[in-house]
Amino acid sequence: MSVRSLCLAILSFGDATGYEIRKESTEGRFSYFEDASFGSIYPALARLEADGMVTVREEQQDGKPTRKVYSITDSGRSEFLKALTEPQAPDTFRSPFLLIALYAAQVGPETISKALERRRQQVQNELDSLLSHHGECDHPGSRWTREYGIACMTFTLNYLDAHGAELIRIAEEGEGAADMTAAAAE
Amino acid sequence: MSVRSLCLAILSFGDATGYEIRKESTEGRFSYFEDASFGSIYPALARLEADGMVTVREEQQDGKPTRKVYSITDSGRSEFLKALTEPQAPDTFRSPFLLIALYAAQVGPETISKALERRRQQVQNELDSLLSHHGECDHPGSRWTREYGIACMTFTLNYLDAHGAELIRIAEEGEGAADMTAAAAE
DNA sequence: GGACACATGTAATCGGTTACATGATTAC
DNA sequence: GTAATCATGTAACCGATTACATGTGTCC
Repeated sequence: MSVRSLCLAILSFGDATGYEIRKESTEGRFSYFEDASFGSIYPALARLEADGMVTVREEQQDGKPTRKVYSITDSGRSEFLKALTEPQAPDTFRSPFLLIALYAAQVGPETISKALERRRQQVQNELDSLLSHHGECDHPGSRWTREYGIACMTFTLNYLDAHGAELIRIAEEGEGAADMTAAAAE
Repeated sequence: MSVRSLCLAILSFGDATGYEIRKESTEGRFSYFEDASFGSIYPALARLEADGMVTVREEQQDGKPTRKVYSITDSGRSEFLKALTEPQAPDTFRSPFLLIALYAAQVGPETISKALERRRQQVQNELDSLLSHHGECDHPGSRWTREYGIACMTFTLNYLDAHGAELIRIAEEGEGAADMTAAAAE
């Protein structure tokens, strides 16, 4: 998904500023889909406005800087819905953790323990974040995706707890005896 | 992970050509980590050779084109191991499917059914691919990551089977009555 | 006094994809 | 005949990140 679609996706839930869109995309519910930085969001929003997909209004605040609040238009809604409907890209999972795990016998038990702990912490954080978001649950789509996320994260956490020790053992046995080329048989 | 590291990762399991590296990265065990195209792999391999991280030999074949087989060097091994050890980036999951699910009430039951089926198929394929790879299982890291993958895919498949109907119901109820702005409460 | 949250925006850079260019062999 | 697999490589392009630029208020 492009940053353009991401902006429309978030704006279709209600008005927002560029700053808020970035927050939603890196922390909120939308972190499943993309995480974008200011450098891509602001230009996307400007183009979206030029294309008539969103409108802007400026809001003065005392103390804080003026904010530009964006609203989605009907054209924006239909562009987004159309984008949703067309050929769905496959889901992807990219795991630096699994990469380290794959080389458990080479990197040693300390690196593995650290990697395992880091991954555990990360999953726990995502789970906590989902668990705390139970305000928006009058919206059925949000409820379903949230429950899906909770189920996956819980499963992962349990799996890591149940099989982490095994991975550490692999790392311990690999120490010194490490000879990868022997296992390289195609 | 960069394409450079991906090449080193694959080559540390044994010699390979650029063509084979791409296959591993889009289909094989390494699809968890990155999927790269020729346009990035060939230049990366050339740089790796210039930097002394890999060596090449040309192999003539009758009928098929000449292939350039790359081997990792000791420098390459240590660069890769160093890259593995340094600050681990968080795992990411990007789901076009969940994005569609989030807007279930807007897109209608047909789109949802299709998206659900497509996702199911995708997970099934990944599972089948993992299940068929049980040749390389004398290597403990591969075995662990493979089993992890199988567990996750199986869980996902079961979850989709158990809760898919619920999502379709949401889409059916959303038809016509769709009013997102009502649910936009921050 | 320093770090952090709020808030917007631009410019340089980079990593990667897509399309192009080439060509033999095998399977349907 | 035509699609797919094997096999390597370049050039144009693009989308996004990083760093920069600027400024206030609040909390520790």
